Amino acid sequence: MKSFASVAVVAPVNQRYTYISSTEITVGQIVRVPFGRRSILGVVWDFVEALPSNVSCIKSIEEICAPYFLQEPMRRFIDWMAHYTMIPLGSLLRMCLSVPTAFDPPSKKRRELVLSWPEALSSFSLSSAQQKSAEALVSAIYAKVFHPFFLDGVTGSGKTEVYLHAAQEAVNNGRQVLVLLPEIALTETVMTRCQQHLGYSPILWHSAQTSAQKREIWKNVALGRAAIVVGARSALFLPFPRLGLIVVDEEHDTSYKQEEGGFYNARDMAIVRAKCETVPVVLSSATPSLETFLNAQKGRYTTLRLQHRYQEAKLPSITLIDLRKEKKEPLSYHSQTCLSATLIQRMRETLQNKEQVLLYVNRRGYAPITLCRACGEKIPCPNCATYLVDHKRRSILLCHYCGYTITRPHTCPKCASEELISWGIGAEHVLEEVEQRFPEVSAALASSDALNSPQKMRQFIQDVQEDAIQVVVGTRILAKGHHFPKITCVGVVDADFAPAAEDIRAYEYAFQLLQQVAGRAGRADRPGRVYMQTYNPDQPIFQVLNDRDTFLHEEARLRKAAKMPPFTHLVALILSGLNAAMIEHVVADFVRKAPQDNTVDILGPIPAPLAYLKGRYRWRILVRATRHASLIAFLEKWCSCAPLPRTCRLEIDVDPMSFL
DNA sequence: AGCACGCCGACT
DNA sequence: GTCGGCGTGCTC
Repeated sequence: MKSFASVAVVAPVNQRYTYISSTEITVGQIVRVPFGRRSILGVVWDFVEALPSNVSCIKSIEEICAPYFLQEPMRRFIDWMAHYTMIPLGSLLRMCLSVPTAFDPPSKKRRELVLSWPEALSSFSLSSAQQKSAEALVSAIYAKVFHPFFLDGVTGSGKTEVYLHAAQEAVNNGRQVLVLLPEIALTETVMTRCQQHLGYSPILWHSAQTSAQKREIWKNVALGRAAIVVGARSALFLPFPRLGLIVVDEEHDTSYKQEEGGFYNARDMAIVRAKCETVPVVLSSATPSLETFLNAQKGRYTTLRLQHRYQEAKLPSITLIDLRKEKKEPLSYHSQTCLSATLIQRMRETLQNKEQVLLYVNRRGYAPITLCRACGEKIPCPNCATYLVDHKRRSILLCHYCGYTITRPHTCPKCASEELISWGIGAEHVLEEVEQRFPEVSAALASSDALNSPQKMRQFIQDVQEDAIQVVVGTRILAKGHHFPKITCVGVVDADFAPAAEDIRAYEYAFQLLQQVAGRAGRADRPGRVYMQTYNPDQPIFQVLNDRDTFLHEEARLRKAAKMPPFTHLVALILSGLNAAMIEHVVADFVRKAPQDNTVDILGPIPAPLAYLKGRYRWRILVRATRHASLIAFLEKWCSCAPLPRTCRLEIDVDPMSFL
């Protein structure tokens, strides 16, 4: 009996297409197939005995891209993820085969990378707590079982060494290791330590690499020649044939949530992948997400605890500076300042001791708003319902949502007055104040726009370590991972960024951030001090900054009472269109056609907090249920019984984290 | 995604 | 008259 190949194709469709093959092929084979008028990549998913009834013509597989396969665990993972996230199968497949040139015939001009599997990786010594944790991982690696671990330890307690030790065992046992990091900026540290401890340079995978680099790495991964891959979330879609361990470092980090071209959380999907591959997975964090914390509490994840800071370093002390009592120190008549007298004094003492200072600021740029004092105009983004952010050093105003840029004006675009002022405080402003108050020290900015390449990051880290920089003014990018042993004084310029009421995780994020920033101070033998400037020192969050578990238990209680995740499941629907009136009407009609189901709540529709973004008018609907599966079934039914016009875009955000 | 088809507005 | 805008539909 003749059988047909059921092929998943790289096109945004949620179905497979049936082809015939003239030569012998196997399931999992990567192939090129005719699709409409063109030729695209696909993967043989299955063989079927009969053609689907509605298929009139059948085409033949054009080419087999030997020797590349997506193995069965990977295909199961993709199927599962497509269903869970409601991302079309073909869109997911595109993420897995994002290296189209890898399947072209090799050309002589193209340089090929052929990695060889490392000889036995060198071992290194661990503390007894590290040893115990590493052994638990190693035995799960040898047992080849799915086993989630929560690696719990403060910054500097040596979590990286624990998972590198496990990675070493996996590699020596012939198995590949995937280490996921929330952003490229962190790869530097992990690379260095892997080199230092194991004498091995892991393979890097991230969006900043060239397509030629990616192509060569992809092939080496697929052929089982790459041993340890360190990468950003997209590395989750690499076709490892012999995976032995997955690590998700800084698991709480919101950068794991992909929110463009399909919504998914790489941390959650890493757990699913580990399950499909039947390998252990390690979630590492000092400030776990509530989800991970509760999973560990319930025993679904095994907790590996590293109690003490490596080399007996002490945890920093945290002092609140009450800005109601202590006004910020005026610098000159009429200028907005950021630093209180106490913080300035502590900075001075630290610098006199030849130690370093970190000032944490929550905002990039110089000022979030440019205001005209003559007419009251705040310069807006023409494409989004936001204001342009003043980036004084680059002489531009920039929209942080769509990238819209204008040169920094000297007169008001509305009334032409010259009375423009920068309103509010960003990192550049704090840097400027530091430079004025401490002209004798070298201060530097560490923000995602200032350190936008691994080279700049490396240079910056080196400058701080060699004392070429004494004061660092940093944004979020600095709140994680880096070792700066001489930073002993950390100032949080504005610790009042917590209560954004519309975000259910606002407190969790604020807590994590304050903890992570505090974790920068006082490593090695130097005690650290953290100063947080606040107008609300009575905020409960400040009372539990030294007691993470109490904070998380309280947060869990509040979430449960509010019927919010992780006690329920949410899906956000974002409907957008170019025409405001049209989209409002379409949304109303769509909600009216929602199927009846009393296990599901529909919250909204409401105009999105960013009601106008990148030229589109946006509405939000939240759908909530106690079971994820019933939510997906409900949504599939809804979308099929209430078709939307193509001019209206529907984005489905399963397990939303941002509510904008 | 791409690519074609089809139906309306403003041009050589 | 037709060139080209984009809304719609389809790809085994």
